[in-house]
Amino acid sequence: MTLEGTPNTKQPENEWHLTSDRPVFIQIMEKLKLDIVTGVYAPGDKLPSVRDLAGEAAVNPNTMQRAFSELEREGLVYTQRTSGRFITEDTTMIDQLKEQMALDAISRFLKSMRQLGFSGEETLRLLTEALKEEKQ
Amino acid sequence: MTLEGTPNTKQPENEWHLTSDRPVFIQIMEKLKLDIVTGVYAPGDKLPSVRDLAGEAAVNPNTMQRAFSELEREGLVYTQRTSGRFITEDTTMIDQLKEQMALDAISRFLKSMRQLGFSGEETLRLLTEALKEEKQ
DNA sequence: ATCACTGTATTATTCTCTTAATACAGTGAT
DNA sequence: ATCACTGTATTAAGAGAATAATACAGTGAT
Repeated sequence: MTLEGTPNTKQPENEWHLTSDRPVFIQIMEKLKLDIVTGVYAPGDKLPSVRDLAGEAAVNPNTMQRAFSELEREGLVYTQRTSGRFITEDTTMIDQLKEQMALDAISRFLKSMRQLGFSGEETLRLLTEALKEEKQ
Repeated sequence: MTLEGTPNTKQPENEWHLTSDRPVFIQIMEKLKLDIVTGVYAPGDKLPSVRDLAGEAAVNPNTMQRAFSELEREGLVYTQRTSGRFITEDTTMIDQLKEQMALDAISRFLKSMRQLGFSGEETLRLLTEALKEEKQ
């Protein structure tokens, strides 16, 4: 058989992990925001084109376009009509976004645990335990 | 005017908090699971009817029915065809679910924080700080 | 037997997201 | 000027979720 053994068509490492349980354009926005606040894209960087990114994410260009439009509405990227899209150079905004995302994660977590009936102290203890577990 | 002043039609305190960003039947399942693991509904309890709960949640009966069906598929509730639905009496299953939900919350949290670039130790420190902040 | 209550099933309609296939206008290098 | 590249806009189609309006069958109290 011709297709036995190690596949020769190596996928271009799709890191998008898109699922169908939430709107795709939202998931794309989240991924891009993460890439911005973690420095994968630096302030002022040119982003790949809509078509390129859509291809990489295996998504319709319209969907990628929508994600971009929303990000632009939030001020994280700006457009030069015919030359491309760029990451904002407002580093303060980026730092604030990162802090906000961390605070949101923390408060979502505390809310979840409290809904389950765990106090702040218990939650802290459980998290500490989980981290210890990991190290083994 | 007849409708001035304090509204006389007091809403029955809707605790469902349903949003449109995710399928409603999923959110209903989450809410019911929470009510089960936290003892709002005890093992063996009879649940309100599909129509009643649908009314309370301001949702179509079909949607509530779907949420129930899924919960039943997972074994958390069982049906007596014409007399109603009941919470499972398998307390082990309920306890396991609660533990699993806590572990999931913890691992989601750690994943989020690590994606933002925070180590386990940093995350622990930030959570501790957040809890201190709250007490004031 | 009647009646009100259960869960369940069916059909049609609406809405949002997604895909698809194009088209257009501006830019910059050749 | 030409050509490949940008973002953008439009129209059509499909899938999934949700609503709406019914209908049916079994149960249990009256």
